[in-house]
Amino acid sequence: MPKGQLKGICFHPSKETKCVTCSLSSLCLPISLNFEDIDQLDKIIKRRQPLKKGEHLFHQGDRFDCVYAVRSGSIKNYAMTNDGEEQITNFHLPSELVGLDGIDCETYPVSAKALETTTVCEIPFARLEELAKELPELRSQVLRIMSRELRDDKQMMMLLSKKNAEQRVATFLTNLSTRFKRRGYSPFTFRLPMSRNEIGNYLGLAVETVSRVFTRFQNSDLIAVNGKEVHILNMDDLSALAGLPDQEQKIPQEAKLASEG
Amino acid sequence: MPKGQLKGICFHPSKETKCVTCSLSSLCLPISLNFEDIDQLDKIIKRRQPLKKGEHLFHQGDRFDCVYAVRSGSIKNYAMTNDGEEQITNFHLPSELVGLDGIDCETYPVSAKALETTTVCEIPFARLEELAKELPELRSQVLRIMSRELRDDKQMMMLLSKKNAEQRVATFLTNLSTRFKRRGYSPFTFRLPMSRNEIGNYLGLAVETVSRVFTRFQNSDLIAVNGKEVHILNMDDLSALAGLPDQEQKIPQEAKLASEG
DNA sequence: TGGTAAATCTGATATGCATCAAAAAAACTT
DNA sequence: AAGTTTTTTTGATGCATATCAGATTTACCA
Repeated sequence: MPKGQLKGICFHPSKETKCVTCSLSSLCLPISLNFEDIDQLDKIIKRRQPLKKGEHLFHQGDRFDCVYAVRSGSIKNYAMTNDGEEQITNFHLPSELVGLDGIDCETYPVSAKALETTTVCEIPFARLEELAKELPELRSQVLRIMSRELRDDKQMMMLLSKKNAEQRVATFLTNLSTRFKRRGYSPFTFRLPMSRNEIGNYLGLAVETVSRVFTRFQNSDLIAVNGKEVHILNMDDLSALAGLPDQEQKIPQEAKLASEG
Repeated sequence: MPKGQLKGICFHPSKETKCVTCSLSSLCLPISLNFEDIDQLDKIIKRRQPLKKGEHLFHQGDRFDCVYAVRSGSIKNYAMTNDGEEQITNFHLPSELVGLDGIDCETYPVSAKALETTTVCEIPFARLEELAKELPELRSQVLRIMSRELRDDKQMMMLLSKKNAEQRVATFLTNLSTRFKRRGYSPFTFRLPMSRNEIGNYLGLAVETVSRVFTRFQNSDLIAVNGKEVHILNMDDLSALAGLPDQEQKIPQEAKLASEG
């Protein structure tokens, strides 16, 4: 539960939702801005009514004009493949920015849909660019966030290209765990905001495969699952599975040294 | 053959390699900068000795300090997976920027290696950020370039997640074709700078599969191949294969309309 | 120029996961 | 609370592509 927020009182958004008082500011755009600068940022940010589950933040093809920071809840990005199938390209948790891949387009290249009741901060991009003129820290922060997303995408490409089903699911779970932890939630016990179907779609696996891997992980006491509730019982083994392919258990430094020749 | 460049005369780099006279400037960082601004950009850019095939621009783990624009030749990005296997995450052609995914890191997250004799422009990132302070157009150009890379990455994720071997190779070839075309080369006849092995690695396929698909494409007169030389004989069909999965041939506008409900 | 190594291609076999089918459980609806 | 739909799970089967093995071509180097 996001601390410091009074739920249900949405009529004084300016009071409830300033960046300065936001518990997420240390993970979000305002990092390393001073109070005055945060205040300026605050002025261009609009707080929107919460999205209900299934509602869209924007559709693929909509005119690009804003990026969004997730405040609570979660968002999925997805595109339609040419044969009309949905392809999920990202899940966004609180403090994460949505819509950055539309910057050099007329229109958003993917859709963004709420996985549950979700609140976001709307940041008109033109005004963000203006403000960035004045605030070097804000400028670098935007670059850093995009750079990090690039890195995450490469990781995802490696997952899709080289990892098997178990490694994919293990990676997915440990990754979520890490992100929850940074946001102040338990890294061991959390609720998946997405369906098995969506997990499979994202990981390049059939639903049935995801389900089977969940079952296998439970049988080996790696995790305990109850619907969307996940408990990680053995983080070490799960992380090992996520990182290391097939055989080869940690051959410590040798590999690194050998490759230098 | 890059026009306007005198090969072999590398002793007057300042003369040969100003952004203003560079044939790639309309695709690279200088887009939409005026002459004066380009001149300022020029001052912070260092031209390096050409890299020979196999030489590194930087290694995964090296301290991040510069981004690079490919001037001629080509670069591959790759990371080592935890079991010591190489995973290629990108190929870069002239005018493309290398190293952007290191911005928020101490160190480069991937290695960059020349696929052939390659010249690059070295752009110290700190100085680029300083200059960006003064030049709003440069600022947006960096954002646009990163945003485009984000979009390309999502496309790649979709390829790895949903497309079969033929679609992957077709996508790869048409994508290369497009990029060569934009750079003034023939979109129908070009030389692959990378090996079959590297293509397979990048596309998440075994070498043998890449080879077989090449053969099949030749048998269906989609392409003609001679070693690394590729001729695209039937661009329409190749593009169709790249874009459209399995069955369903182009159901024109209906899909778009139907999905609006 | 010949000789060796590396890359590419082709065929045979194996396998991990998708697909199909259907039951079980959970989530909505009235 | 009962009925309906949706999601999740489990099992049986098939297929695309990996893997293994070997031939062939190309590249490299003394």
